[in-house]
Amino acid sequence: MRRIAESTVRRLSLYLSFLEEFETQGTDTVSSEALALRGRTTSAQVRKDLSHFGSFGKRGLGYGVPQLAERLRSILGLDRRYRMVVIGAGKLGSALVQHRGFSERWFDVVAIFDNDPAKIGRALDGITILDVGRLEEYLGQTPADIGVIVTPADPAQSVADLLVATKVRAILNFAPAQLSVPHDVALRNVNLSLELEALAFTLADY
Amino acid sequence: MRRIAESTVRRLSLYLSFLEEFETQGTDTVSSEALALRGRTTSAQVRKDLSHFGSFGKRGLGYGVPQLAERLRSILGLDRRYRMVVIGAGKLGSALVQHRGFSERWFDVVAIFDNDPAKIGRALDGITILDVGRLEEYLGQTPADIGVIVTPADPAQSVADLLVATKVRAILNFAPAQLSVPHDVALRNVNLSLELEALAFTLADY
DNA sequence: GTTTGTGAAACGATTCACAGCT
DNA sequence: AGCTGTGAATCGTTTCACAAAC
Repeated sequence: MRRIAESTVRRLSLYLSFLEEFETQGTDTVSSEALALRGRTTSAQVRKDLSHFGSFGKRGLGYGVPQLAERLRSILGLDRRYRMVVIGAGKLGSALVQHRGFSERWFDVVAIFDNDPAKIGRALDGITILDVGRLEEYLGQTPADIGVIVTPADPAQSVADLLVATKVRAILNFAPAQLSVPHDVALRNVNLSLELEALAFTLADY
Repeated sequence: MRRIAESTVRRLSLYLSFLEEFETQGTDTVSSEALALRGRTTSAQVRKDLSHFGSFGKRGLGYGVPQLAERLRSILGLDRRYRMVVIGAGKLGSALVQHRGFSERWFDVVAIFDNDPAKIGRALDGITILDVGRLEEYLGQTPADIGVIVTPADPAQSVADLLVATKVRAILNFAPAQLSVPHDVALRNVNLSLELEALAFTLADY
């Protein structure tokens, strides 16, 4: 199907979370206007976002809450579970593994790797930390869908190469490095310094 | 000055980090093409980004590395230090405080707050965790520039309100909540579930 | 009467291409 | 000759506005 904008996908995820709120409140129908209000956007935006995937509403009435939620889960690929490996068991890596909302719902952390002998063999959230030297061997036997890189910048590219070689198809990168991956591997970067610098820019208001 | 796109600011931050690399390598001049190559963009993009703020290059030659770095620091507001308060001393909050690249360079964590009596009074990276009930009092006496919200979703809005009331002008929100803040307060959201769901979408390739 | 779904219009960002300096 | 700075062209996203469905 035709390419869907990044921004659209983010909004769809938000709509799903709003629908799940509405669902627990027992609301059974929402209008695009109601969803828009909840997400600080416009009803036209909501309708356009959904229209890329089909017609899920009833004119004059709105959308069935559980039905639309189900559709969005299907669209977002959240009708299955994903196997994640985390590389880097430092402070941030450990926090992510233990963070609810990360290793829950549709995403399972199946393995954690580090290169620090002091960490290898310890457990994090019930998962034993393995030697990163065994990453290739491990993923060769039990493939994963998503790799999460939480190493320093320096080894990040070689970790990414390793992940790509072992058929990981999506990478979430927390290392402050510009990773190079094949075009068929999805890559998302979370760069904390960049977020702060963007805030500094608006504070400075050049 | 006229509004600068989000994406432009992000690239400027990246250019700065590349320039600092070039600087340590002793390179004294770069072309827009060289910067573009390093950042996986185009030379026209680099020049357009910079052109919003002035003309910093020499035709036929390129840009002076230290000079352009200095300009970018000034543009991004990185010619001063920023005082940050972190609200939430859970796993993620603690990891952020101790994360290099977060509390370094131009950003200082000056205080950490939590509502858990077991955490209050303990120190994190040399900073004593304070009772969030004293946040208003604290910020009234010693204002901060940036508030970092690392609480669960539920209390996030009331924490944001408190920060806004005490003249914090920028908020970095890690809680999975749609915060409402006045238009003159800068808000950036980092939502880990959303990042994973965006990856799931590309894996599913609806 | 209400609200969806969608072409058309408006807006914004990126890329092109070249005149103007060095 | 080489590279910047920038108007013009292109491309993509958001908003508008209304016909169609209920």
